Amino acid sequence: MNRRALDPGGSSSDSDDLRPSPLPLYQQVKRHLVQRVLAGEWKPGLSLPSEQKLAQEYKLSQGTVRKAIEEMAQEGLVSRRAGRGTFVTSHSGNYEPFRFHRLFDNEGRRIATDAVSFVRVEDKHIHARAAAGLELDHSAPGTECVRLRHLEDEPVLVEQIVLGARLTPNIAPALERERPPSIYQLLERDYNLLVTRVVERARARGATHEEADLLNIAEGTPVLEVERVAYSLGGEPVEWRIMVGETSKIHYLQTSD
Amino acid sequence: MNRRALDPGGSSSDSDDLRPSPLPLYQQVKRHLVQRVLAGEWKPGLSLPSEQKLAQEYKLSQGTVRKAIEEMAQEGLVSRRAGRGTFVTSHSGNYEPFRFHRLFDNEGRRIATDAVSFVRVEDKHIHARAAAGLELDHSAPGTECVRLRHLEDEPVLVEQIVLGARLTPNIAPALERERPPSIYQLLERDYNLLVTRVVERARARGATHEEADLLNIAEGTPVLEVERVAYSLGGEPVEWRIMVGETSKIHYLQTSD
DNA sequence: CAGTGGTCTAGACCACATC
DNA sequence: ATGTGGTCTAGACCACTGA
Repeated sequence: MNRRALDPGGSSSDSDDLRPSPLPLYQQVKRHLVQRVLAGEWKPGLSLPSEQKLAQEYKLSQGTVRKAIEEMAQEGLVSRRAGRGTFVTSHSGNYEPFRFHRLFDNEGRRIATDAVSFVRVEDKHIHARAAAGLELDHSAPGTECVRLRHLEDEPVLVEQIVLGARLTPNIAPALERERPPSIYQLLERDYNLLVTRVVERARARGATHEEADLLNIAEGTPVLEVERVAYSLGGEPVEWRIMVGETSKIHYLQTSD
Repeated sequence: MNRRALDPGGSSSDSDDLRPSPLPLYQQVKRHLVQRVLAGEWKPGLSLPSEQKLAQEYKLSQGTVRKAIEEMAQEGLVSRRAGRGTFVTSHSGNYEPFRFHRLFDNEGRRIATDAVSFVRVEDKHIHARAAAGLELDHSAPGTECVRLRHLEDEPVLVEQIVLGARLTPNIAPALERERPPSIYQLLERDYNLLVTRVVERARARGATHEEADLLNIAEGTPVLEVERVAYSLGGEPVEWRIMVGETSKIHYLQTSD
């Protein structure tokens, strides 16, 4: 194991592998490739070098590089197609743009494709709950966005989205101007942040006055509240959001594996 | 004793490949191994033959068998430990007994370990909603069980569990007698049914009179309702359940990948 | 100690996509 | 025709487990 062309050279300092079990080569390759994707060396939607090329570059066998890329593909970071190549996952492309949306109507359609209307976008201090999710100091600067999703012209879901200014500075104008149905496309295009993992917590409670007003229901009506933290490829929390809806027409769907 | 129960057609013998792309060998091996596990050839908690043995048996290379087993492990069907072997996943053993429970208290503990009290167990016709989930005819025979989970001596979750009599005949006595915290252990031990996949739908609504009574809350209080269908290794729906709880102390947690 | 899974290599042939 | 990923082989060495 002397090849060791692997060294990010940047932030990390793992040139002293004296641990009894150093990270397997394919894991080192994977970590290195992830960093290169993160750094923007290969843009979303475009292809990585072939296994052969990478194997030559790292001076490893093709099988080792293959295993690294296979894990990346399994995590949804890249997608592979025989005869074509390996492509960086893109929310902008047609590759599963709304894969994190688990709210469906009763006919099994995703609540994401229909009309979305923006209620407000404003820069403000992050409230305590979002700050906790984003692992930020209380009242750090950020942007808050409230919007509404519809189903057959009826409002069914209120979303409050909070983004920290550190990772996504000055995002409000783009949100106001473009009102994109997928925030994650924007994060990818403008900030090179690829959301690869989300954690969601669901609760039931009564609708607040504002929610009742927006959803056209009575205050106190039982609603489902889904709180989400979205993490970037690097593992940093980049977005906090809360989704609230009355569940006679929609539900939250989860399938194991 | 089976040599080449699979059918790849060899390298140069009569290659009557009708299909343009026959299933890869490792997929055939996987399917065959899954069947053998299903048939009870290796009991849950005990080990499969080693990769070497299986490779010899199937007359394939170790790498091919390895790939089959790796996929089985990824699906949670077996678990592998270096130096020990490959073991059939067991709910009875200590291998992730409550891995499908996604309800947690606010300190991150699973709502499954504390006391469970049974309200009633009875054989009866399956109600329409459960029948739909279990893919059974309306009012097919079955067993219904209502129980209560506690958190620090307070009731926090009502569960109604419905099982069809076709797959799990005469299960009521065992439920009454043992009142097991994990139904899936019982299904595995007494019916050779291994639950490997669940689909859950969450909604918010007001508590019914009975639920309010059991949970010690007011009727109409917003509660989270999680409806679950559990599928066996063979893909058949074996259990329908609904879990209802007030969510000031608990929540539903979901992590992508 | 012998046996297990985990890693790694260096080849081979294939189906497929693109030019 | 060329290059891609997908499959498959037949070895090798390692760390870990258990007797």
